[in-house]
Amino acid sequence: MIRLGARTGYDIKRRVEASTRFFWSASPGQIYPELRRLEAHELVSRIEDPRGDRPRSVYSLTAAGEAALHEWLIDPELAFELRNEGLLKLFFADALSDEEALGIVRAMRAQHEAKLAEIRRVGFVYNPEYRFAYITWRYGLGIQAWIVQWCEELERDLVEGRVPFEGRAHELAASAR
Amino acid sequence: MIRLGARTGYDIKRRVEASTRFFWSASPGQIYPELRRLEAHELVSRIEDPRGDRPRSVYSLTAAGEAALHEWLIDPELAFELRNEGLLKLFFADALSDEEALGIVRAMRAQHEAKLAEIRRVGFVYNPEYRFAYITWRYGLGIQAWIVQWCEELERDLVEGRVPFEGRAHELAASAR
DNA sequence: GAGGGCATGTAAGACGTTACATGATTAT
DNA sequence: ATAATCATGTAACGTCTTACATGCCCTC
Repeated sequence: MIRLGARTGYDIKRRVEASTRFFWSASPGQIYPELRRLEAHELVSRIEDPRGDRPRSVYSLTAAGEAALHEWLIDPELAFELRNEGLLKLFFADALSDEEALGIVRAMRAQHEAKLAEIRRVGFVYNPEYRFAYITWRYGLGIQAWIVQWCEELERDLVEGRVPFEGRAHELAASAR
Repeated sequence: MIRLGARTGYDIKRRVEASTRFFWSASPGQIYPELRRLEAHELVSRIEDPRGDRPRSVYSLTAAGEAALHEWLIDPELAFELRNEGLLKLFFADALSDEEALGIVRAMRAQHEAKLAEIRRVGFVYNPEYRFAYITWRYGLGIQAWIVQWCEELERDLVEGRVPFEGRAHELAASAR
């Protein structure tokens, strides 16, 4: 984020809120101490620029920091973690009545519709300088929409008493992309 | 998991590995202490059933535990957390050469192809008693396949020098479901 | 009867979040 | 002038993972 122009911890926080938070969030309690650690390793440099009595630190990337960023970016190791409580509840929904189970699916759909609306709201102006930020934004739209449609389809099957997903092959869908 | 027949901590661990881990994982260091906490709250009961010198605890749900499970299942609050390092790197990929950026997308695709293969491997036999476990398994197949296809499309656009996703509307795709 | 994998945990510590404190700046 | 919001952090706590310890059981 510093490389993209963020100068302070708060600045980083705001940019995260408007972009990566949908797939990688960060809280103030993470950001500020991490900046100090990066400084200790000389990957960023810090300049004090207080506002009145209030201390304030402005950061910039060092050459070593730029190199470390590049190393990280080209490292093919990719962490992936997911905690989806909706799916977890759905997994155990055989213990519920049909109506209660349907309630879980509806709650899931509402959640992902809200995410979709949020992603649209933060929006994105296409800028050829930042193609990839736009690409990840499109990913967010696409996957949330897929999930919403999946929920809708499941709701229909449950309401109409069909065996869910029978005879369809989502996982093979070459669909109109 | 106890309600579905798991009797020991290890048993829970094995079942998680074969099912919910794709959207909600759990490590031994979580499972064992949590069982003790549940016992302290009288939501499960514990019977000691050692194997030789080795202590061993067998658990079952109490009536209060069953009620608490039901309460949780019908509560519409659904936690959702995601950490996707591939997307995070892609977000910053404007700092890379075209070839390096493409490397990220390929690594992402490989990761999700591996997940897809794993989900297929653990497999699932449809059982009308456990419809919803099957439904979440189908979700896993479907979403991983969507991601793989998204990566493939992005790779094509990048290789052929097109503006990614131009003129297409994933997020609206009514596609062949 | 020895080796390897299965089973049952524990300890330590990394990681992240929530809640709070407080000063500066802006709006009314 | 006062209130609201922006900005800059810190402290405390909860959660989760990794690594380890160790005994049992099965196979050869």
